[in-house]
Amino acid sequence: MILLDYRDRRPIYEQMVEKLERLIASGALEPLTKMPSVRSLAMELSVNPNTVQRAYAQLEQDGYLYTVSGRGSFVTAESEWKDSRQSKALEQWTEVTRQARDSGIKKEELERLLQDVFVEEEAPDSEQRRKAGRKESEDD
Amino acid sequence: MILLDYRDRRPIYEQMVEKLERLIASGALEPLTKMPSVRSLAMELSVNPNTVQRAYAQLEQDGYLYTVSGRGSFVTAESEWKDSRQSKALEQWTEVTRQARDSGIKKEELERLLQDVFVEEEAPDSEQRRKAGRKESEDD
DNA sequence: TAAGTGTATTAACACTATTAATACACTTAA
DNA sequence: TTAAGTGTATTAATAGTGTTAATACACTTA
Repeated sequence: MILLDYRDRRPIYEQMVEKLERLIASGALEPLTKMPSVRSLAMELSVNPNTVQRAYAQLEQDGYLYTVSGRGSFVTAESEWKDSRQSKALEQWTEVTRQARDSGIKKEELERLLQDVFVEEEAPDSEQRRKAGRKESEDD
Repeated sequence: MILLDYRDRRPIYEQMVEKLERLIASGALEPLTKMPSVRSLAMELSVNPNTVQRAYAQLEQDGYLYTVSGRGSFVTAESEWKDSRQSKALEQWTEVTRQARDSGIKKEELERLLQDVFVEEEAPDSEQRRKAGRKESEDD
């Protein structure tokens, strides 16, 4: 399902969250899909079940999974996590924008830069990848 | 010159950087002002000289101070640090804006929010404080 | 040359994060 | 009912990192 990079200095559970999050956000793992059990994925990756559990807990926290005790963990529908993802993004954006303002950057400069960032969007974004059913950078 | 808050969980040197940075950015410490020596400030605050040294090194890294070995550390002119501060702010802003875009937030929403943030600016900002020679939230 | 300055190196220490070991609780199906 | 599969909670071992301290060095000036 995923591959761990042992040269990556980040903790295992964090790698797992990132990779699984991408799989879900990209649509590679469709809603209602049953995730591997913590033990089976732990076995597959040769890590402790608690490590998988921690990754799953984080993903659940972020709304990407839901869990039924005794049954397993499942992928949630996009509508479940899209809102909270955007809320967090907005909050962070506002804070950073205030910092930029306080450093003396002019509003007009940010307005110009904003246009540029949204022109980049011509490149395939997660939404387009999802609809096309494609995926990228997800190993194995 | 500054006061440490021992209830603050952050490391001492980090508190010092923050407080001194404000003093400098607000203009309370004018350019060319000689900073206290690492030993004297360490004595005054009852911390190790290396802790002060670390704070000074950070401030120098960020362009707020410059040092002449054997002579002391001095406050730099605003022009010295303003650019790098804005560069960092812009870089961070661009990254966060991309994240917001990728989460599906529309350009128009960010444009609206941008106006709001710059309306807040009616409150006194560091630039205005500096010109008025006032200060705030700097203890002792 | 002495006193004051910043700097480099090393180590002690504490703290936190990460992972593991283990036992518990729930669900399902035989 | 029970066994096997599931997630969960608790505790601990461990490693790693960050922070601070001790100390010696190097430079500047009077």
